[in-house]
Amino acid sequence: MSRPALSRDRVLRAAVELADSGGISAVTMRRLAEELGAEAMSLYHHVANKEQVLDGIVDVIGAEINEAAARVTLPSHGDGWRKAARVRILAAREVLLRHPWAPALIESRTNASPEILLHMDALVGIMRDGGFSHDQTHHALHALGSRAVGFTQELFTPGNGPATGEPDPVMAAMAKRLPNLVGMLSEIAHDDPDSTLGWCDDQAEFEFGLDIVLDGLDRLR
Amino acid sequence: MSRPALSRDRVLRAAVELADSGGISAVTMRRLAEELGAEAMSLYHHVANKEQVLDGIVDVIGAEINEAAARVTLPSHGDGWRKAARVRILAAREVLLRHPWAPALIESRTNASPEILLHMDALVGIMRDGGFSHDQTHHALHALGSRAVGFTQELFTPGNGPATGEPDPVMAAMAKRLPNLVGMLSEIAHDDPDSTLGWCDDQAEFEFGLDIVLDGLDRLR
DNA sequence: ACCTGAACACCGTTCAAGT
DNA sequence: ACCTGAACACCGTTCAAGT
Repeated sequence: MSRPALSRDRVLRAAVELADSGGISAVTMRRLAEELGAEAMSLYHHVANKEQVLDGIVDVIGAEINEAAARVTLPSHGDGWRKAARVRILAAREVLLRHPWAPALIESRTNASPEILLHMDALVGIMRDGGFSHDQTHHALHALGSRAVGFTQELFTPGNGPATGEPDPVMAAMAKRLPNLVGMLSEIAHDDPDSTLGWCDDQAEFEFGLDIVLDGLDRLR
Repeated sequence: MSRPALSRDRVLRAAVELADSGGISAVTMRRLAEELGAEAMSLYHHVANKEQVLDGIVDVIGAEINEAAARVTLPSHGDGWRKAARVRILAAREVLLRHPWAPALIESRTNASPEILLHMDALVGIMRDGGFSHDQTHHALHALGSRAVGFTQELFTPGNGPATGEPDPVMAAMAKRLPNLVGMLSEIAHDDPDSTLGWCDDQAEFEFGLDIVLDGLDRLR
């Protein structure tokens, strides 16, 4: 009957599962405890507070990223840097696609996650191997921004969100005042009526943006 | 004695002020009401719920962006597109620098803000004037991502956060396992010991990353 | 040492009642 | 029509008490 003892690790793993199934807002101390067959107050013996749970979740995801990246490591010397950086970043992205709540959480945290720092360190190593100076590498990290971790926050690029087939209601109401946007969207929908809402392929778009930045950086090398 | 009547507009303006002075977490229905000399429940006569308050705040910021951009509009035909897009985006950025909580909020909203859509529409107009196809413009918006609205979420690029002069404690503890990152940071600190923590100039970095993307796009035109 | 129940100080929101 | 007080169903967290 007695469930396995609580531990920081079990708490964090349960928190990730909870977020996966109910979004980040489902992660409350009370529900987390319930999931673990304990009382909310028991969690505080393994975790200082909720902030630390959220930091811990990010680190769990970071570890998943580093594991995934380790399986696709490529030689990074000279020209190889570009491909090596690209596959590492795309490996991170695949992890995030399994945890769609993670990008927003990662960005909202102000504490550094050790695992994500390891990911960044690996990326810096790749760029150094490629021949970038420390200064160029520093600029490069800023230019990549969150893309270095495999995502771009999509704002509400119109057409985003659940692919209901319905046009965004806010956009529809404003169509008259958004001639350029509406023109663009209607043409794209026309060109490719079968893709999601006829307009967005996130993976292709991510890679397009990533390649623009990587190419720009390669040119500076 | 009787304060001016409540209104959706006054509620939203007070919410922005509250966020400016105490961060987004200071925006609660109860405190918002207090700020307005009313009871929390009175707000619900002017706003459906808190979600709508948050959407409204984003729209207020969006309106500020469009006002700022209107003051720096440039001709956008042909080669002019690049400069026109650049100044509009940097105008947006200046607004966001006055509301440091806004980027995270903008990214977290799933509803489109009419004012931000107007900003995007203007940007699409500029790119169309510059000679981009609808398809290219669509790709360009994705490549720009949040940069189109004047910000890049900075993750915890180490060295971020309050410029205490102290190195990040998490990084310090892991120095041995982060040889590349530590090497990069120490050299940058050495090169330019007087800037913030000797390492980050957000504005310069933003413009560097923006120019990389704009150049990449210009090359496709 | 680990876990717990009751309690506290907050939330957003509903509802019935006031003017 | 606009505003309100009391109440409800949640939060995170403290504290004293149990084993």
